[in-house]
Amino acid sequence: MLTLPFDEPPSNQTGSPFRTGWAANQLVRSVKPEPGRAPEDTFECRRQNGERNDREEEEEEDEEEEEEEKEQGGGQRRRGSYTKKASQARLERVRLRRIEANARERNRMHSLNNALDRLRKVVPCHSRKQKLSKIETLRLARNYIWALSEILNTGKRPDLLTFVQTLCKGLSQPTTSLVASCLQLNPRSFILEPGGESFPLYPAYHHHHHGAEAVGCSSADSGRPLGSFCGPYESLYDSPSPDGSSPLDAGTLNPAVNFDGIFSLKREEPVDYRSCHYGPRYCSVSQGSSADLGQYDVRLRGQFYQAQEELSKPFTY
DNA sequence: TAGGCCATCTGGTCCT
DNA sequence: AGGACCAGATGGCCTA
Repeated sequence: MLTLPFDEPPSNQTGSPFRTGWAANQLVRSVKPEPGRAPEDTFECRRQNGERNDREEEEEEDEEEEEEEKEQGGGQRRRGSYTKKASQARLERVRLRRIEANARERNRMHSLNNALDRLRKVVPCHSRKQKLSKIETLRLARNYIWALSEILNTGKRPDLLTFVQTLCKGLSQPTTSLVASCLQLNPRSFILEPGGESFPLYPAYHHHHHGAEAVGCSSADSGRPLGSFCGPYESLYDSPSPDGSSPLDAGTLNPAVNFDGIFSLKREEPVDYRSCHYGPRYCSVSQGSSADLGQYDVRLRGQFYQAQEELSKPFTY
Protein backbone atom coordinates (compact mmCIF):
# COMPACT_ATOMS: atom_id res chain seq x y z
CA MET A 1 0.00 0.00 0.00
CA LEU A 2 1.15 3.48 -0.75
CA THR A 3 1.40 5.84 2.07
CA LEU A 4 1.08 9.55 2.14
CA PRO A 5 4.28 11.39 2.79
CA PHE A 6 4.78 12.99 6.08
CA ASP A 7 5.51 16.67 5.95
CA GLU A 8 9.20 16.53 6.28
CA PRO A 9 11.38 13.72 7.43
CA PRO A 10 12.67 14.32 10.88
CA SER A 11 15.93 14.66 9.08
CA ASN A 12 19.03 16.56 9.93
CA GLN A 13 20.19 14.38 12.68
CA THR A 14 22.77 16.98 13.32
CA GLY A 15 23.17 16.02 16.88
CA SER A 16 22.17 13.49 19.35
CA PRO A 17 19.03 14.56 21.18
CA PHE A 18 20.62 14.10 24.49
CA ARG A 19 23.37 16.45 23.67
CA THR A 20 20.74 19.13 23.79
CA GLY A 21 19.12 18.10 26.98
CA TRP A 22 16.60 16.01 25.14
CA ALA A 23 16.84 13.24 27.67
CA ALA A 24 15.95 15.64 30.41
CA ASN A 25 12.91 16.71 28.45
CA GLN A 26 11.96 13.11 28.11
CA LEU A 27 12.06 12.78 31.83
CA VAL A 28 9.52 15.57 32.00
CA ARG A 29 7.51 14.02 29.20
CA SER A 30 7.50 10.78 31.05
CA VAL A 31 5.41 12.43 33.71
CA LYS A 32 3.23 14.50 31.45
CA PRO A 33 1.57 12.61 28.58
CA GLU A 34 2.37 13.93 25.16
CA PRO A 35 -0.64 15.48 23.41
CA GLY A 36 -1.97 13.24 20.71
CA ARG A 37 -0.56 10.26 22.40
CA ALA A 38 -2.65 7.94 24.46
CA PRO A 39 -1.83 8.09 28.15
CA GLU A 40 -0.83 4.49 28.16
CA ASP A 41 1.68 5.29 25.48
CA THR A 42 3.72 7.60 27.63
CA PHE A 43 7.11 6.55 28.65
CA GLU A 44 6.07 6.17 32.25
CA CYS A 45 2.93 4.22 31.54
CA ARG A 46 4.39 2.05 28.85
CA ARG A 47 7.21 1.31 31.16
CA GLN A 48 4.95 0.02 33.84
CA ASN A 49 5.97 -3.54 33.28
CA GLY A 50 9.59 -2.97 32.52
CA GLU A 51 9.85 -0.38 35.21
CA ARG A 52 8.40 -2.72 37.71
CA ASN A 53 10.94 -5.27 36.65
CA ASP A 54 13.71 -2.80 37.12
CA ARG A 55 12.40 -1.85 40.50
CA GLU A 56 12.00 -5.44 41.48
CA GLU A 57 15.59 -5.99 40.49
CA GLU A 58 16.65 -3.01 42.53
CA GLU A 59 14.70 -4.19 45.52
CA GLU A 60 16.19 -7.62 45.15
CA GLU A 61 19.61 -6.06 45.07
CA ASP A 62 18.77 -4.06 48.16
CA GLU A 63 17.66 -7.18 49.93
CA GLU A 64 20.84 -8.90 48.94
CA GLU A 65 22.86 -6.00 50.25
CA GLU A 66 20.98 -6.03 53.53
CA GLU A 67 21.53 -9.73 53.85
CA GLU A 68 25.19 -9.19 53.26
CA GLU A 69 25.23 -6.59 55.98
CA LYS A 70 23.54 -8.93 58.40
CA GLU A 71 26.00 -11.63 57.61
CA GLN A 72 28.81 -9.21 58.27
CA GLY A 73 27.25 -8.20 61.56
CA GLY A 74 26.42 -4.74 60.27
CA GLY A 75 22.84 -3.77 59.58
CA GLN A 76 23.07 -0.30 61.09
CA ARG A 77 20.24 2.02 60.16
CA ARG A 78 22.47 4.80 58.85
CA ARG A 79 24.04 2.43 56.43
CA GLY A 80 20.65 1.12 55.39
CA SER A 81 19.41 4.54 54.46
CA TYR A 82 22.64 5.11 52.64
CA THR A 83 22.11 2.07 50.46
CA LYS A 84 18.53 3.17 49.91
CA LYS A 85 19.77 6.45 48.51
CA ALA A 86 22.38 4.66 46.49
CA SER A 87 19.79 2.37 44.98
CA GLN A 88 17.61 5.38 44.20
CA ALA A 89 20.51 6.92 42.37
CA ARG A 90 21.10 3.69 40.57
CA LEU A 91 17.47 3.54 39.61
CA GLU A 92 17.72 7.03 38.20
CA ARG A 93 20.78 6.03 36.25
CA VAL A 94 18.97 3.03 34.83
CA ARG A 95 16.05 5.18 33.79
CA LEU A 96 18.33 7.75 32.23
CA ARG A 97 20.21 5.10 30.34
CA ARG A 98 16.94 3.75 29.01
CA ILE A 99 15.82 7.17 27.88
CA GLU A 100 19.13 7.77 26.19
CA ALA A 101 18.98 4.41 24.52
CA ASN A 102 15.51 5.23 23.28
CA ALA A 103 16.76 8.48 21.83
CA ARG A 104 19.61 6.73 20.12
CA GLU A 105 17.27 4.17 18.72
CA ARG A 106 14.97 6.88 17.47
CA ASN A 107 17.91 8.60 15.86
CA ARG A 108 19.03 5.41 14.26
CA MET A 109 15.62 4.79 12.79
CA HIS A 110 15.47 8.36 11.52
CA SER A 111 18.79 7.82 9.76
CA LEU A 112 17.42 4.69 8.24
CA ASN A 113 14.35 6.55 7.08
CA ASN A 114 16.46 9.31 5.61
CA ALA A 115 18.38 6.75 3.65
CA LEU A 116 15.13 5.28 2.45
CA ASP A 117 13.92 8.70 1.39
CA ARG A 118 17.06 9.13 -0.65
CA LEU A 119 16.51 5.76 -2.18
CA ARG A 120 12.94 6.74 -3.06
CA LYS A 121 14.27 9.69 -4.99
CA VAL A 122 16.56 7.65 -7.21
CA VAL A 123 14.15 4.87 -7.87
CA PRO A 124 12.52 5.03 -11.31
CA CYS A 125 9.16 6.28 -10.22
CA HIS A 126 9.23 8.98 -7.65
CA SER A 127 6.02 10.53 -6.47
CA ARG A 128 5.98 13.54 -4.24
CA LYS A 129 2.37 13.09 -3.43
CA GLN A 130 2.21 9.42 -2.71
CA LYS A 131 5.36 7.98 -1.37
CA LEU A 132 6.31 4.38 -1.63
CA SER A 133 6.27 2.35 1.50
CA LYS A 134 9.57 1.15 2.84
CA ILE A 135 9.18 -2.37 1.65
CA GLU A 136 7.97 -1.29 -1.78
CA THR A 137 10.88 1.10 -2.10
CA LEU A 138 13.31 -1.69 -1.39
CA ARG A 139 11.59 -4.03 -3.79
CA LEU A 140 11.44 -1.48 -6.56
CA ALA A 141 15.08 -0.57 -6.01
CA ARG A 142 16.07 -4.17 -6.17
CA ASN A 143 14.13 -4.70 -9.39
CA TYR A 144 15.61 -1.55 -10.83
CA ILE A 145 19.12 -2.67 -10.07
CA TRP A 146 18.37 -6.05 -11.46
CA ALA A 147 16.92 -4.63 -14.65
CA LEU A 148 19.85 -2.31 -15.18
CA SER A 149 22.35 -5.02 -14.55
CA GLU A 150 20.63 -7.26 -17.06
CA ILE A 151 20.72 -4.49 -19.62
CA LEU A 152 24.39 -4.04 -19.02
CA ASN A 153 25.05 -7.72 -19.14
CA THR A 154 23.12 -8.50 -22.28
CA GLY A 155 23.70 -5.21 -24.03
CA LYS A 156 20.15 -5.42 -25.30
CA ARG A 157 17.45 -2.85 -24.99
CA PRO A 158 14.37 -4.06 -23.32
CA ASP A 159 11.01 -3.12 -24.65
CA LEU A 160 9.13 -0.88 -22.31
CA LEU A 161 6.72 -3.57 -21.33
CA THR A 162 9.43 -5.97 -20.32
CA PHE A 163 11.22 -3.28 -18.46
CA VAL A 164 8.18 -2.28 -16.50
CA GLN A 165 7.33 -5.86 -15.80
CA THR A 166 10.75 -6.28 -14.37
CA LEU A 167 10.37 -3.19 -12.27
CA CYS A 168 7.06 -4.33 -10.93
CA LYS A 169 7.98 -7.88 -10.15
CA GLY A 170 6.76 -8.64 -6.66
CA LEU A 171 5.38 -5.18 -6.06
CA SER A 172 1.95 -4.58 -4.66
CA GLN A 173 -0.78 -3.66 -7.04
CA PRO A 174 -0.96 0.00 -6.01
CA THR A 175 2.76 0.37 -6.54
CA THR A 176 2.52 -1.46 -9.81
CA SER A 177 -0.17 0.92 -10.89
CA LEU A 178 1.95 3.84 -9.86
CA VAL A 179 4.92 2.63 -11.86
CA ALA A 180 2.65 1.89 -14.78
CA SER A 181 1.19 5.36 -14.59
CA CYS A 182 4.64 6.84 -14.48
CA LEU A 183 5.51 5.05 -17.67
CA GLN A 184 2.06 5.57 -19.13
CA LEU A 185 1.27 1.94 -19.38
CA ASN A 186 -1.96 0.29 -18.59
CA PRO A 187 -1.22 -1.69 -15.43
CA ARG A 188 -3.63 -4.40 -16.46
CA SER A 189 -1.52 -5.15 -19.43
CA PHE A 190 1.43 -6.40 -17.51
CA ILE A 191 0.52 -7.06 -13.92
CA LEU A 192 1.90 -10.42 -13.14
CA GLU A 193 -0.05 -13.10 -11.48
CA PRO A 194 1.56 -14.79 -8.51
CA GLY A 195 2.90 -17.45 -10.80
CA GLY A 196 4.68 -14.80 -12.79
CA GLU A 197 2.46 -14.97 -15.85
CA SER A 198 0.81 -11.95 -17.32
CA PHE A 199 -2.89 -11.44 -17.10
CA PRO A 200 -4.91 -11.85 -20.24
CA LEU A 201 -3.77 -9.16 -22.50
CA TYR A 202 -5.23 -5.82 -23.27
CA PRO A 203 -4.14 -3.01 -25.47
CA ALA A 204 -1.20 -1.87 -23.54
CA TYR A 205 -1.20 1.86 -23.71
CA HIS A 206 -3.27 4.88 -23.01
CA HIS A 207 -4.13 5.83 -26.54
CA HIS A 208 -5.88 8.94 -25.47
CA HIS A 209 -2.78 10.44 -24.09
CA HIS A 210 -0.02 10.59 -26.61
CA GLY A 211 -1.61 8.72 -29.37
CA ALA A 212 -0.76 5.22 -30.36
CA GLU A 213 2.92 5.48 -30.36
CA ALA A 214 4.73 2.35 -31.19
CA VAL A 215 6.69 1.12 -28.29
CA GLY A 216 8.90 -1.84 -27.89
CA CYS A 217 8.49 -4.79 -30.15
CA SER A 218 4.95 -4.03 -31.10
CA SER A 219 2.74 -1.33 -32.37
CA ALA A 220 0.45 -0.17 -29.72
CA ASP A 221 -2.64 0.32 -31.76
CA SER A 222 -2.56 -3.00 -33.43
CA GLY A 223 -4.33 -4.58 -30.53
CA ARG A 224 -1.87 -7.36 -30.81
CA PRO A 225 -1.69 -9.48 -27.72
CA LEU A 226 1.19 -8.65 -25.53
CA GLY A 227 2.40 -12.16 -25.95
CA SER A 228 3.81 -11.04 -29.23
CA PHE A 229 5.93 -8.51 -27.46
CA CYS A 230 9.35 -9.43 -26.43
CA GLY A 231 8.32 -11.74 -23.66
CA PRO A 232 9.17 -10.83 -20.16
CA TYR A 233 12.48 -12.22 -19.08
CA GLU A 234 12.80 -14.07 -22.33
CA SER A 235 14.21 -12.01 -25.09
CA LEU A 236 16.08 -9.57 -23.01
CA TYR A 237 17.01 -11.21 -19.81
CA ASP A 238 18.98 -14.34 -19.36
CA SER A 239 17.95 -14.80 -15.79
CA PRO A 240 14.36 -15.77 -15.24
CA SER A 241 13.40 -12.92 -12.96
CA PRO A 242 14.56 -10.58 -10.26
CA ASP A 243 13.54 -13.21 -7.81
CA GLY A 244 15.95 -15.70 -9.23
CA SER A 245 19.68 -15.49 -9.31
CA SER A 246 21.02 -12.41 -10.90
CA PRO A 247 24.39 -11.08 -11.92
CA LEU A 248 24.31 -9.15 -8.72
CA ASP A 249 24.19 -12.35 -6.81
CA ALA A 250 27.00 -13.78 -8.77
CA GLY A 251 29.01 -10.65 -8.32
CA THR A 252 29.88 -10.54 -11.98
CA LEU A 253 28.52 -7.13 -12.67
CA ASN A 254 31.06 -4.64 -13.78
CA PRO A 255 30.32 -1.00 -13.27
CA ALA A 256 29.13 0.11 -16.65
CA VAL A 257 30.20 3.45 -17.94
CA ASN A 258 28.16 3.93 -21.04
CA PHE A 259 25.13 2.19 -22.29
CA ASP A 260 23.74 3.88 -25.34
CA GLY A 261 20.21 2.79 -24.85
CA ILE A 262 17.55 3.73 -22.45
CA PHE A 263 19.84 4.54 -19.62
CA SER A 264 22.94 6.56 -19.73
CA LEU A 265 25.21 6.01 -16.86
CA LYS A 266 27.72 8.22 -18.50
CA ARG A 267 27.24 9.85 -21.81
CA GLU A 268 29.80 11.67 -23.90
CA GLU A 269 27.55 12.70 -26.76
CA PRO A 270 24.46 14.83 -26.77
CA VAL A 271 21.26 12.96 -26.30
CA ASP A 272 19.48 12.12 -29.50
CA TYR A 273 15.98 11.32 -28.50
CA ARG A 274 15.23 9.83 -31.89
CA SER A 275 17.33 6.94 -30.78
CA CYS A 276 15.56 6.73 -27.49
CA HIS A 277 13.89 3.40 -27.52
CA TYR A 278 10.86 4.59 -25.65
CA GLY A 279 10.55 7.94 -27.32
CA PRO A 280 11.12 11.29 -25.73
CA ARG A 281 8.07 11.10 -23.56
CA TYR A 282 9.70 8.41 -21.52
CA CYS A 283 12.83 10.39 -21.22
CA SER A 284 11.43 13.21 -19.25
CA VAL A 285 8.84 14.08 -16.70
CA SER A 286 5.42 13.09 -17.81
CA GLN A 287 2.49 15.31 -17.30
CA GLY A 288 -1.22 15.56 -17.66
CA SER A 289 -2.72 12.16 -17.92
CA SER A 290 -5.75 10.63 -16.40
CA ALA A 291 -3.52 9.45 -13.62
CA ASP A 292 -2.36 12.96 -12.85
CA LEU A 293 1.11 12.21 -13.99
CA GLY A 294 2.35 15.68 -13.37
CA GLN A 295 3.31 14.72 -9.88
CA TYR A 296 5.65 11.99 -10.95
CA ASP A 297 9.26 11.92 -11.89
CA VAL A 298 10.32 9.37 -14.38
CA ARG A 299 13.99 8.93 -14.09
CA LEU A 300 15.16 7.88 -17.46
CA ARG A 301 17.85 9.35 -19.55
CA GLY A 302 18.53 12.91 -18.60
CA GLN A 303 17.11 12.56 -15.18
CA PHE A 304 19.47 9.80 -14.46
CA TYR A 305 22.25 12.28 -14.09
CA GLN A 306 20.37 13.76 -11.24
CA ALA A 307 19.86 10.35 -9.80
CA GLN A 308 23.51 9.56 -10.05
CA GLU A 309 24.38 12.82 -8.45
CA GLU A 310 22.02 11.95 -5.68
CA LEU A 311 23.67 8.61 -5.26
CA SER A 312 27.11 10.10 -5.28
CA LYS A 313 26.35 12.36 -2.38
CA PRO A 314 28.02 11.29 0.77
CA PHE A 315 25.65 9.96 3.30
CA THR A 316 24.92 12.57 5.85
CA TYR A 317 22.70 12.09 8.77
C1' DT B 1 -13.93 -1.99 10.57
C1' DA B 2 -9.92 -4.61 9.07
C1' DG B 3 -5.57 -4.34 7.35
C1' DG B 4 -1.32 -1.96 6.09
C1' DC B 5 2.18 1.05 7.45
C1' DC B 6 4.63 3.56 10.66
C1' DA B 7 7.00 5.44 14.99
C1' DT B 8 8.38 4.37 19.28
C1' DC B 9 9.67 1.72 23.29
C1' DT B 10 11.94 -2.15 25.07
C1' DG B 11 14.99 -5.97 26.22
C1' DG B 12 18.37 -9.03 24.36
C1' DT B 13 22.72 -9.77 22.03
C1' DC B 14 27.03 -8.61 20.17
C1' DC B 15 30.96 -5.72 19.74
C1' DT B 16 34.46 -2.30 21.11
C1' DA C 1 30.34 -0.38 30.55
C1' DG C 2 28.20 1.51 26.92
C1' DG C 3 26.75 1.77 22.18
C1' DA C 4 24.90 -0.39 17.92
C1' DC C 5 21.84 -3.44 16.09
C1' DC C 6 17.84 -6.22 16.07
C1' DA C 7 13.20 -7.99 16.62
C1' DG C 8 8.89 -8.03 19.16
C1' DA C 9 5.12 -5.39 21.11
C1' DT C 10 2.09 -1.66 21.00
C1' DG C 11 -0.75 2.00 19.56
C1' DG C 12 -1.88 5.66 16.11
C1' DC C 13 -3.14 6.96 11.50
C1' DC C 14 -5.01 6.16 7.10
C1' DT C 15 -7.47 3.86 3.42
C1' DA C 16 -10.44 0.57 1.07
